[in-house]
Amino acid sequence: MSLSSEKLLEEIISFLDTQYGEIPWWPGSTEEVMIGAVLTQQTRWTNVEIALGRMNECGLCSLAAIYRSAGSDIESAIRCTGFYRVKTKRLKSLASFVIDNYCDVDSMQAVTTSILRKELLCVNGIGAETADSILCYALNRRSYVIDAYTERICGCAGITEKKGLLKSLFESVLPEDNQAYRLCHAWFVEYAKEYCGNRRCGECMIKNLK
DNA sequence: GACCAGGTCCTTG
DNA sequence: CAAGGACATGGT
Repeated sequence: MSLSSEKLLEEIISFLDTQYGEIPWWPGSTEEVMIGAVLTQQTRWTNVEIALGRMNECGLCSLAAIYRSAGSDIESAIRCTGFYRVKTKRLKSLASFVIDNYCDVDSMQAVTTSILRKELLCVNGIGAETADSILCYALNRRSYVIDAYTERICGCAGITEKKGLLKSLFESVLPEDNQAYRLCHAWFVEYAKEYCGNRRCGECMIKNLK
């Protein structure tokens, strides 16, 4: 990671801060956020909210319930998020991981972020982004979430690091504060929704920095 | 009808 | 290791 990438990223973050400031992002209980992290894979958040609502109605919105439930019940509750069969398997893998290894989510707080991250990455269906979302938004850890938007916006703006290095770059530039991590990721997604539809995100961002 | 969405896994070259 | 396909529904 080059020095100029750090400077550029600092400028982008500062711009987004004044542009958006405090915005609400990913509310919900620890377990709801974990479930939502799987459901939102390649899926709009509005559809995830509907699915979470259905799971709540069916008493399925907890890891313990997912653990013991028949897969078919979960499938019908989350159908509107797409990929509902694989996502059901992934939710069950996640629930098994937590319950078999930790009994409950609170017990996970005894383990360091880097160990938890390695463990989560071994769970079927949990890749880097889902693991970091769970760490950052469900477990309040400092593990920055890099998604496709972030990579695209940074790339357009001249920060060409790939995902793994981008994560390190953000973590070296941001203050050591979980809230800052949460907000910053929220800004990037917000910005992407506003400008990336027409693939002009980089142009706009460069202009914004002048 | 085409294209994409807050990814991940598996298979190929 | 990069690239491409599968997974699937819903919105524009």
